[in-house]
Amino acid sequence: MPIDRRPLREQIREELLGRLDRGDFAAGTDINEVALAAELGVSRTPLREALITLAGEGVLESTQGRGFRFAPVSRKEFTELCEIVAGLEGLALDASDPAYLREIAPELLRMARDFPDRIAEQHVIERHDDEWHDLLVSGCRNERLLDLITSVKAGLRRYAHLLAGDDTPLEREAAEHCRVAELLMAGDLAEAVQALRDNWVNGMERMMSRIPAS
Amino acid sequence: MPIDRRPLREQIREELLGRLDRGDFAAGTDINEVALAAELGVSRTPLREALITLAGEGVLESTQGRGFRFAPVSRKEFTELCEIVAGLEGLALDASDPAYLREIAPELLRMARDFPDRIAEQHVIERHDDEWHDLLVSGCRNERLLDLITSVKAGLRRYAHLLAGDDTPLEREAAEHCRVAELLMAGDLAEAVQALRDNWVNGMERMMSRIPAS
DNA sequence: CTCCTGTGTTTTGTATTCAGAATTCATAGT
DNA sequence: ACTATGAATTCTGAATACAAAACACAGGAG
Repeated sequence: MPIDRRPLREQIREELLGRLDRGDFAAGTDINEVALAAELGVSRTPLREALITLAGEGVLESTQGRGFRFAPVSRKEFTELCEIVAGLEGLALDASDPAYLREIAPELLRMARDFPDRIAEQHVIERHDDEWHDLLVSGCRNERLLDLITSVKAGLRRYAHLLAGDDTPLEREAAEHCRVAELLMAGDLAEAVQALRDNWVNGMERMMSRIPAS
Repeated sequence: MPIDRRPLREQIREELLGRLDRGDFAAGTDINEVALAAELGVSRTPLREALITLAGEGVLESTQGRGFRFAPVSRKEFTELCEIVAGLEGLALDASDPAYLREIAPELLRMARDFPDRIAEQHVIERHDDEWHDLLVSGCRNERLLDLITSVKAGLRRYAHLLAGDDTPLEREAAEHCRVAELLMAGDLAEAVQALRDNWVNGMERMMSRIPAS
């Protein structure tokens, strides 16, 4: 197999995003570059490069002379991000081949029905949810749009761990996914896009109470 | 006045984007970091930081060991970017206060009618067009969305100079802007969004012939 | 006691250096 | 003549070094 030869900055970026998923970092706290670099076993240079990319994705903020910090979470920002992703995924569906959508619809339906039990680990549920959405937009021929969706979703990762230990109404989420899949199977793209948007809005509202008021 | 104290990487980024507007760089060519750093009078470190952000915005590409190069232009990518911006600006309008939109509509109309003469310099026209779109979405309360639009539009700058010395049918562009403004004044948001999207699609097609076939 | 100021420390922003990968060019072998 | 091999060169990726800005704290003036 070809060995992993990605630039260090990318590996660092992923490591940081992973830690963010696990809630290792408190939002709003400053980053000490030397300390973090030492902890990761790299020098400041590729670390800073990773931090700059993450800042570009909105995961971090930076101020002149004061370095980087994890962007504080807020209901406003969460709402904004969800609106954006909902819109982008809608666009992605619009830019997809209808025939392909009908083709994958059964699989989407199956996945939605097999939604992991509420007993499952939080990250299992998230993984499953991600896979569903990834499959949903996989037919989009606008590659830049797909990249953009990935990038914006990175900004949402900061909110993922806030769900930990929750028994959110998963049935509802599953039901909404089913509805999207069924509409796609029926070939009603416009309605499917609408249902998808509803799914995001509902998920957003379910989450909202867990975000500390800014 | 408070003097400009932005990080060097941002200034470099803007300088590079400016040069891109002027068509100083041939698309697809590799960047020599030492040469470019020397030319800009900075060291490689902040230059690389700027290059990394630009790569994140899709303006540049990078490959391990081979550094950065200006992403080649292609009709496919141009189409994709236009679709995305059109969608995003539509979202921005949806997320705007209808009252505010009605309020700025007259100004939008005035600007559209005062569209610079075809004699005007290319960059004057572009500036004017940018201002019109900026005002259009200025009422959007989703700040992240506005940032995202700016970022995606940066990727479109690589295509701007291809228009140079063209007498594209500006009247048509102006007429489309007028139509959007009029619909906003009438309070018909849905139709305005549609007209805006048409504007992007038309502008895209006008441009298409000037992009070399990949 | 409070606020200002100045000094020392920490941390970032930028420059420079070092190591290794990619490219080029020349040469030897088929 | 063409290909393959290898050394020399160029350039990137990463580490280190340096300069300056921000921060913290102590001491003194009001």
